[in-house]
Amino acid sequence: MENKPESTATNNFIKTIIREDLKNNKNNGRVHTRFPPEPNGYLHIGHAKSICLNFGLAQEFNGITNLRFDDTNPTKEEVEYVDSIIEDVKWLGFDWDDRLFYASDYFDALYDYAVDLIKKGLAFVCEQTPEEIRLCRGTLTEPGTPSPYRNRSIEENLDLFERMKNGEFEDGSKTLRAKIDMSSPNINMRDPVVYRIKKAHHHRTGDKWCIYPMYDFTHGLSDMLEGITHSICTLEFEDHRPLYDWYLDVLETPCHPQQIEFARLNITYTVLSKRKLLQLVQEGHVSGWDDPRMPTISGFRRRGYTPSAIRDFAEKIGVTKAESIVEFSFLEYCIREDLNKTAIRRMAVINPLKVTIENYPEDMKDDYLEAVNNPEDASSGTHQIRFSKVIYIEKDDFMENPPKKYFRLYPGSEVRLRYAYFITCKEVIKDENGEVIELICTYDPASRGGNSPDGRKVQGTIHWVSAEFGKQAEVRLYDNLFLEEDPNKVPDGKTFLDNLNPNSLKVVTALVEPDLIDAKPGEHYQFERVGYFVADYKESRLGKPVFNRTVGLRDTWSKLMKK
RNA sequence: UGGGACGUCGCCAAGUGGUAAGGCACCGGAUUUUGGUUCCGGCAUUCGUAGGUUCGAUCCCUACCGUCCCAGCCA
Repeated sequence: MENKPESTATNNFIKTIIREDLKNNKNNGRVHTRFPPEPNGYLHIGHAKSICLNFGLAQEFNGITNLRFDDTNPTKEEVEYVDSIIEDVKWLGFDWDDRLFYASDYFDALYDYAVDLIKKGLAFVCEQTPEEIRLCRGTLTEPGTPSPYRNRSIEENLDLFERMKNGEFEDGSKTLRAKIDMSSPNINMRDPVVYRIKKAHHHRTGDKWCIYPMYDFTHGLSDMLEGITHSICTLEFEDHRPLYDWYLDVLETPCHPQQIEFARLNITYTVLSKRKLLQLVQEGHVSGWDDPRMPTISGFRRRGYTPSAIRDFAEKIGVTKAESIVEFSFLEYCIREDLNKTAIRRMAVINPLKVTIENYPEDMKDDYLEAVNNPEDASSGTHQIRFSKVIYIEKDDFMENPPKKYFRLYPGSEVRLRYAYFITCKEVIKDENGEVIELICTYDPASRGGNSPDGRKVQGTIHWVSAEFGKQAEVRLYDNLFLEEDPNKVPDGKTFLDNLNPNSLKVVTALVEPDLIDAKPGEHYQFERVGYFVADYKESRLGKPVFNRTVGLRDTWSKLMKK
């Protein structure tokens, strides 16, 4: 057995359980997990935590993981979601080999198990209406009352259940219910529904079935059928574990997977409920499930997050049973850490201010300067940037009346243009509204490349793009979708939608280095001193790029200014 | 007020009877042609509260407080 260094292998309570199981040779030393999404929406970052957990655990303990769609409710599930889920899990970097399953694969087996339940006298066909069932279930403090159909004969139940399957009854008119304990303090044990009638078209089984099994019945048996050893789910299923166990126990199945619950992920400034995400999509508050502001895996992908950053995040936040809210900035830290090492650097001016260098020769040609592609990665090489008499700099990099410690350009100050020359601000030109529209500067030809032979120092280095050779590109500046740390915390009469950030997307035309015009969709860049950007997978085209801001660079200066 | 769970630094999180890891954030300082990166240093006498057991408790016991989940023919 390998000893992983403590630094990379963090511990958690599930690993402790698995190690103990392995020590006792439980399951003959096998570790077999599964990721069981319901295809009723796109996967989000909370699912990513679960995916990394399930696949990661198997990897660490020499096991395997199945991908299984929990598709027992045909009225909510669609193939579009199946396809997106497969794509997203793959993109995250996980592989299930040939073990792609669907709970619907087991409908025949499940039906047989239900018949067994009836034969054992442990299930009955109930004819109560949904309302009657609810009324008879009791409350949190009062026991329920048994269904009047509870004591039908096994023969009658068998007959009725078969006729349910054959489509003889209307939706909602009958159910198959387990016969457990109507006075259990655990409401899940009060004769739960096992099968319901739904004359609905299923995305895989078509019209073969008009009865569909419920989650509790399906899940444990599916786990068992696949030989799952550790069935990991979220905390809200803790109350269901007795029922999970009950089905497997009374049906005397050949194996009995262990359900283990962990706390689901919460992140500040975002919602992670499929219902709410669906609402954002359907009501058009975002452009779709993969809108770069969405906390979906496909949204993060378009935003420019990488699989490794998301996996790293999942590892770093850990796994516990304590509910917690992770700061969104923690995720940002993870993507910056990744992109810092890998992203190619380029200069781009997001908010341009014209600068004319008055002493730069009109007829200067081919003034190529060398710039490194990534200071963190020598193997990425260098590229050439062409200088010109008129350039653009960032508006933020000039102030007419600067505060103390402002290192950038102001009247009379000298700064370095990255990889180019020292320039000094000589004159400020304003429009009729007093807005600064142009700067007249001089440059020091001796400082070519960014250093002056006389050893003169400048405090600031700013980025620039040539007016003559730079290109225009659409840049989408994204910000949090919600203004509140907890978007769900709202006054009476308001909803989480009232916390939507009206400025979560700002589209600008930026000036970028010429080679960026042919950025390939999905390519990551650091726009120096600005942030990390990705050429949009969906809408960026060669020759007409669209860049999405993944995350800004850490900005100590603006933080200082806010104080 | 039935049942199930959880409470360790601003945020995440190890530790589970021998006297509080780590990461993020934050605060200093160094390096820097990105006010980026990197580096170095600081950052819980205290583990929801109160009792008890013990030579010794975050870890065991009791009570209390707080938070979350459960009354879908959803998952």
